[in-house]
Amino acid sequence: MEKPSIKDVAEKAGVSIATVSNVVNKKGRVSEKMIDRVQSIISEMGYSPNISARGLKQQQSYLIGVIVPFQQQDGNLQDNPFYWNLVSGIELGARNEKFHVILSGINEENADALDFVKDRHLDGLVIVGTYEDSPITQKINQLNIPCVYIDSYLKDKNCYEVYLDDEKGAYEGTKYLLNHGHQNIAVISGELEGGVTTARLRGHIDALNKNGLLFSEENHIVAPVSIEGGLHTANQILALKDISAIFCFSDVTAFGVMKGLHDLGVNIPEDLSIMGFDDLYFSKYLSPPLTTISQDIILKGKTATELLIGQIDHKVNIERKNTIPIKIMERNSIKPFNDKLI
Amino acid sequence: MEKPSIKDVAEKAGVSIATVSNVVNKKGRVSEKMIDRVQSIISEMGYSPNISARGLKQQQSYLIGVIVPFQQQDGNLQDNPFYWNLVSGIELGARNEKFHVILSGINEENADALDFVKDRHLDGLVIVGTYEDSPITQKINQLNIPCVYIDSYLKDKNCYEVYLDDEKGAYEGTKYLLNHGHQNIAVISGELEGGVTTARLRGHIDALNKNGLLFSEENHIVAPVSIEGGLHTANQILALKDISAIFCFSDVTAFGVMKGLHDLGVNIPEDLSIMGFDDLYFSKYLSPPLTTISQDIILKGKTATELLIGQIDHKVNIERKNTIPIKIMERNSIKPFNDKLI
DNA sequence: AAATTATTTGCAATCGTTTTCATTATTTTT
DNA sequence: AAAAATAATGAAAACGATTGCAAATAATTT
Repeated sequence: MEKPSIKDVAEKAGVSIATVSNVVNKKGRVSEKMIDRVQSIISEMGYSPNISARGLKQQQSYLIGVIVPFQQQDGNLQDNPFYWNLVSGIELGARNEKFHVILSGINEENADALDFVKDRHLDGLVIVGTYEDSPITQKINQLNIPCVYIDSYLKDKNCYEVYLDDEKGAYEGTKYLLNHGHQNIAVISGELEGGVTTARLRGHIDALNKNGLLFSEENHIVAPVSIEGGLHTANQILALKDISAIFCFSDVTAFGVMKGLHDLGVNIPEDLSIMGFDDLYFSKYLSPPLTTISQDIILKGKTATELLIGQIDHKVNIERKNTIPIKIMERNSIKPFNDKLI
Repeated sequence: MEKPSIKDVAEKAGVSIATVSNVVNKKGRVSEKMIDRVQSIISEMGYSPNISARGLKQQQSYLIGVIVPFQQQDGNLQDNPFYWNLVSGIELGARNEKFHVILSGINEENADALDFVKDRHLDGLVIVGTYEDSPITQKINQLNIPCVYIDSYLKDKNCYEVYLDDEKGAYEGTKYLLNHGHQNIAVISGELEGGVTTARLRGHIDALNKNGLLFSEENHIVAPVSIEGGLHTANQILALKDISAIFCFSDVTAFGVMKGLHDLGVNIPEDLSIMGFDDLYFSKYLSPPLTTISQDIILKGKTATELLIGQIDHKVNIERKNTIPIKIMERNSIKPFNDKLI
């Protein structure tokens, strides 16, 4: 039994397809009687509109695209559990508004894969973790459709963005370390090309300066944002003299650092204190449980979708830049230094 | 500048739209000269077909749905990094075949959310981790469209499935423990409702029996598949007498078990050996690195998409049941017991 | 009751493709 | 060189909705 079309419904109800369409979309003027009659036939036949046809006519799809970085390493995808929650949040937000989500992994090289956005008439895009002038950003600008960027720190004041309060997070994290007597802090960050790292570094330096201290590049290690990345810094960290604490700008890196240090016989937090950033699922189960800056990833995703759908529906007064608050998750990877207690 | 339609291309090339269509789809008979001419105008104008229009005509959407379990706990989504890779694999497989993926989280209670499958005329569905007679399965059966189930172990011999070789994995894992002298093994598994757990248990028991040993329910602990789930079994494990090894049917649980045991002062693998299952991203970075049964999650996702698209395209001779091979990742969480070496 | 107005309903064009089949152009055969 | 066979192209009809506007019907006013 084929799925009935609007024509089938119209015939059975003895009315025109225009009327059925009006009933379905609650548009135009249709009498109560007619609405009831058509409505009951619709549910009897199990009719629902063909979205391809509607999309063709209306040039809209009620579909939003989610573009996530999609890095391949030796033929395998890079595993970043962070994104799963984000996408879940986006999906949740979309579903509440009768939109659906098309997922598209993409990388810097094949920005052409974005052509599907036009072909499918996507209504909007959520883009995760790109940066100013990246090939992806450029391609997306040409598309000229509603967009919301997550964690991208673009300079364009008009584009919609949602990001964590990275600067404040790093500021508070650093302050927390300072309050626990740590004056000499190593920083492990990702590459500076992304705005996220820059913002976190700014917050860190600011906190240092406000407390009469100077940031020293010598204590700054740049490493890939991954467990391996952290792991490989262990020796460099030990070579740093006088540091009493490490501020890892991501939990995934902190995981690696802790593992590397542990294998070298360093005790945490007795020998060295560690602060993380992100509060991933496993962070509270590390040994010791990692003190870190937490963010509500689901909220981040949901907020992005709301902003996007707001744009699509031409709502006014939507904030262009949205910040998700941070919170320090105090656990056991930091111990007071030099008897200088809180 | 609007996106050009096939008509625009046809006009500029001075040919009919039928010809352009034939060129685009490599159908019908078109002369070489014509192909070149049209092709170059297509790329000059940046034409690509409108998928809604094509879908309307062909009664296809070139869209596949991915249904993943979506469990909320205290208002938050359950975090299972496992799915991210799976979805990535599915997306990758789909993209290679000009399909796109619509993501839909769903839980047992709101199976009605599946109505979008009809409305969007999805061409097929990949369903992850459901089970026989679940509300989701029932709803999906009514939909009557091509489906592929992942990790679901349905009884229906006609439905398409892809799963890990769970039974063999558990068999080999157990044999490995046995070969290392462990005769008394505790098992931590998830609930038995899902076929995955049952299959793994079967493999385990089989290996035991083949070696003249009996499975004892006393050594079997059922716990939620999560870090917490594993963590909370630590005390129960210590209460078990005479065991020398633990076989965790998932790495995420093993993570929790290791953490719980570590906090109780148990040394791994000196006091107790541990075998995991899944080989998650972090498993090789645990302390000690976890010996576990690995699966190629991306391959699993890709295979599912291939099966699905095969069905959609009415290919024949597609295997109904597909098994992804396992491999033991030998690391350092298991040590020989009783001097009975390999 | 006729004229006016308000309310319902339906006609038909349109969106951008694919696809069948007729037509025209080209080549081959006689 | 005409006839037959083959190859290349195009005209037009779908596919299933939405929508502006005309037509029909009902309600109101004169």
